[in-house]
Amino acid sequence: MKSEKIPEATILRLSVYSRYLNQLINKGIITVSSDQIADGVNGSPAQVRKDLAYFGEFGVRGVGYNVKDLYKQVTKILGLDSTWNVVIVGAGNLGTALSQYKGFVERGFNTLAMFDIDKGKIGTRIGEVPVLSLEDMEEFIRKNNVAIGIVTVSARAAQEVTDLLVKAGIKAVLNFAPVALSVPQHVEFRNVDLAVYMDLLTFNMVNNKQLQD
Amino acid sequence: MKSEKIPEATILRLSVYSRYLNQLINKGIITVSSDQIADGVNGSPAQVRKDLAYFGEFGVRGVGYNVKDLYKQVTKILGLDSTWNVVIVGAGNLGTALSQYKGFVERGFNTLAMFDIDKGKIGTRIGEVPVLSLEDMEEFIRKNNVAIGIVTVSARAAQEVTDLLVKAGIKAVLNFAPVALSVPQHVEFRNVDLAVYMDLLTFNMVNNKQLQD
DNA sequence: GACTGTGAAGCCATTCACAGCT
DNA sequence: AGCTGTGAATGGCTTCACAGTC
Repeated sequence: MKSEKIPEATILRLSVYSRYLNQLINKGIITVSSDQIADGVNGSPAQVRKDLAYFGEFGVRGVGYNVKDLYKQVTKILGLDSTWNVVIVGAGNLGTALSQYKGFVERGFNTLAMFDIDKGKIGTRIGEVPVLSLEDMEEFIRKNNVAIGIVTVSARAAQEVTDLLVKAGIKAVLNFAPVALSVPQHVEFRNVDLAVYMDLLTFNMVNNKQLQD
Repeated sequence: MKSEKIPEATILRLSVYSRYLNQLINKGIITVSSDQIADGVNGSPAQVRKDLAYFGEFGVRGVGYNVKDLYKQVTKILGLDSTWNVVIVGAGNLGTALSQYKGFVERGFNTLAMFDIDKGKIGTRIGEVPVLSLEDMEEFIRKNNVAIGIVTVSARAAQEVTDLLVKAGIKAVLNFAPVALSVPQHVEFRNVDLAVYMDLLTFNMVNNKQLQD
């Protein structure tokens, strides 16, 4: 193990590996090779080994990796050995979908509340998750030790609610609104832009590259 | 303009530029520089210029880019000068959210139908979009010239419905199920994995790098 | 003077290929 | 013999810096 700089792409792949390893655990598989992992995630064996080697020597030469051990290690690396409190800002369709998304709960993300300004929604529940007034968000975040805010409001409102999250002391923001936002550097921040992937598909269809691999 | 290989990252950024340029049009702004675009999308000016230069000389030295012209060019590059028919497989929360997502319609993506196996949902409408039986999907796709399929079913069912899409002659698939899928090479394919970004945030929070930029 | 377009340089990530361990 | 861990080589993307144009 070396203490080099770790590519962001490596972290994204570790997340995928961890999900795949979880599947293997459920199937009762004990040992796995980098070849098998690569097959399971559409990656390459060398990359799997390199990604893991940034963090330690988890495998046994000639044998492979112990599935359960590796899963534990990878989830720990990703910070998923503890749970995280989450709020969702915006109780629209996307916010609603995310509040019910199984994949989040399974990985230790607890969505404690959603916030909106629509009086018709405030006071209701979506599944288990209460919809509260945006006015109460700051206090709620402080009191409940919320680390992550997910922004699903319109592009217009996104910077404003993000500023509120930051003011409340949030540690990380995941933004689904299609705008560039600014946050102070101590706050972790990512955009997820759904339209971007659609555009990539259309570009590739139009530029119908006749490549084979 | 050169006929080099174009980085995928460039295409993803072009999508973001196009959205930003659209905002500028709405504000009535006529001319824009690479510096301004970079500011608006959290990018660098050199990168903006390089990205655009893959496709032509759209700017005027000493002046900048004409906003409307550039917008037209970029949307054309991305294949967004025509509309695209889309179906969504899986009428759960995420499928529902995507079917109502404004960002898709604005960019010329017409969601014609959703497909599910839940008898309680089949025959209903979500907004304008009818929910139909998965059994009728293949015929529907052929008859309506559907190019893009969005998969929002469970990980278990994802490969099966993707095979159906492929059999029906779909040209591109956007998969939200957290599994690696296989499709023939002539079909454009991307995964969008929501949990991955959450994991990236937690990794960065835990490994609280004290970098400044 | 301002701002684009672009070759060259620099940087980062992936792949290769093999030594090392079981 | 099988499979990991890793330095070295490769490939690709981004940034630099400046010539070219208005």
